[in-house]
Amino acid sequence: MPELPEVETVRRGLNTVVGRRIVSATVGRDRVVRRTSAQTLIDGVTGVEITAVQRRGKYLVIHTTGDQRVMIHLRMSGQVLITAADSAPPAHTHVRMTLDDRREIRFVDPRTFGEVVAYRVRDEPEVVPELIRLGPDPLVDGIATKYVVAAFAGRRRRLKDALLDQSVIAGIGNIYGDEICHAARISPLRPVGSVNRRGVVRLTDAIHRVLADAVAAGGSTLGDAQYVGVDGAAGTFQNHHRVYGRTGLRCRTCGRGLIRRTVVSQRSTHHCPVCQR
DNA sequence: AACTGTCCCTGCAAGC
DNA sequence: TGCTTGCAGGGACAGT
Repeated sequence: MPELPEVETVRRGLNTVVGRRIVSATVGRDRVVRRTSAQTLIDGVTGVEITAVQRRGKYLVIHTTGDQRVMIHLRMSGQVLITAADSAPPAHTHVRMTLDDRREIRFVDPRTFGEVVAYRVRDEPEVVPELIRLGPDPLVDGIATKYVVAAFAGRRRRLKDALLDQSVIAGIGNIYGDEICHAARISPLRPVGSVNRRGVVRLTDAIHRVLADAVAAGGSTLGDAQYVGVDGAAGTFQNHHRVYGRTGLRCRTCGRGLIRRTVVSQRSTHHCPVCQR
């Protein structure tokens, strides 16, 4: 499931299209452009040059020489692929943007939870209001201990909930939320207000370390959702998961606890009851 | 502030 | 074996 490391891997892959011109675009399924329209996307990108690809949390934003930007969110099963323009598109290819070098950017998404939205820069607050509400990005901005201490003070919500809140920290999803809690040796079920300063220091360290390691590994590719980079390559960080998807197995860190699965905010949550408190 | 519920959709697993 | 049904899965957001 694409979270910060997977989206960052895609962003880096998209660097090879910076400087290229989009010569044509097609939309096969209107659902993925639900906020605007297929025609808005086509008109917005046809003929423009890609000048930069940014990432904020799990959001990708393509900047162009035109007055439009393109926001892409992969949600659960979205993929962005760069292929030869004349290769056969896989099933569930919903958007194709053909470049001036015979390559093509494709948005593929079996479940169509993901979306691709073109919008004028000045319309950003109306069309993609979530972007403004995002908290700091661990890779781009870094997460300061002081900020987290303030965000947690006096709050009762569970740590896992807070980590999944994109307005607190941008980019953490279910997998990395669990892995970060484990690396910080704090239970995801702990109320955030009960985490002391030393715990917050471990947590901010864990956020940076886990996400950086996952980016270095090209993200996590799980069985069903089939996350891959723009070249179709799978990530390898799933091989280093210490708790996610390891229900009932022995903790790889302490060697004593059995990984427990609970549900927090209707999300499966994994932790070691022995080394996470 | 802190929750719960809903929606989006497909593929797979379980059940008949 | 082949069909039908149920539901997991992540994130945003509306509602309480």
